[in-house]
Amino acid sequence: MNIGDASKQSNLPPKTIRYYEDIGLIKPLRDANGYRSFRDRDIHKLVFLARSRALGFTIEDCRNLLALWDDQTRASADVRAIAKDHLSQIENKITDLQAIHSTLSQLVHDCAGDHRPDCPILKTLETFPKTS
Amino acid sequence: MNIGDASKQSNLPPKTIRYYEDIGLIKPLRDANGYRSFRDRDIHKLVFLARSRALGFTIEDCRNLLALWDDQTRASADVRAIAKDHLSQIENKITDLQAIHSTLSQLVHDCAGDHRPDCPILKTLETFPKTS
DNA sequence: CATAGGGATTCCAGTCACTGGAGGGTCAAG
DNA sequence: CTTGACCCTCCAGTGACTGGAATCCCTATG
Repeated sequence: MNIGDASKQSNLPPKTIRYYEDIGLIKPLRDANGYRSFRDRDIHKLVFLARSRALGFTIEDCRNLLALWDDQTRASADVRAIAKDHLSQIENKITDLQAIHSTLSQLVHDCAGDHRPDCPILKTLETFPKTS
Repeated sequence: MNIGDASKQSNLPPKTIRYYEDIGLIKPLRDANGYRSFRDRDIHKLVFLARSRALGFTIEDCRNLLALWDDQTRASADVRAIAKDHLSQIENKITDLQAIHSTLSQLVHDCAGDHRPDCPILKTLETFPKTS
């Protein structure tokens, strides 16, 4: 299977697939003409990567998850640890964003948003207290 | 005021301050010895930048906000538009993260996390339906 | 006066995860 | 035989810094 079809199967752009080969996540074979030749296993890995990335795992997370996936004797606890760690990062990010959201929506609410120059948003940006 | 003090006042690392000068956000004077010399106005801008970045505005947003801040005749509506746009981006990001969070926490919940190789997380990463 | 330290300067390279583009080779259809 | 779709590699750019090297400046101490 050529890269175009692999792209369709995995829903990843060809550029990204080449990049994943570059950094050693996949190792497709090569045809005589130099074209990459993707086996089922490669496609499977690409799908796996697309899913994992869509869930926000970093490339290094993906590398570890793929290694565990390849290892039939892995303990599910190892996978779970990576996922839990990622989960708590997501929770932190959501908390941060919610704090930002509440500050900013208050500002937007307070701002008349008319033609006059008076603007509480800018005023606050000058004096907003330190975020720890 | 030298860059070290400006760094303390604004809570931004010196590297970042130099970077902000590079990309034209601030224009500190120079002393005879070549050291940057920060006036109150520069410090004020740095504080403004630190606040805005902490609220997740991009550098380009900050550039626009600073220009409005400099412009005493600006309309508050212009500032409000930038802030509202940013706000809706934040809302989207929170929604995305919450969806990811719910998927992933279900997976973590389903996973025994023991020494056995059976792992629903990896299984799902192979087959998780497309994210639109 | 030599020197040691702390701080300042510039410039180059690296981060993360791609993405765009140039310049060229390959293949199947008409 | 040409067209157009596909494939290849390599280089550079993104955003917002960050790290490090090599060098310079200032102050204080022996």
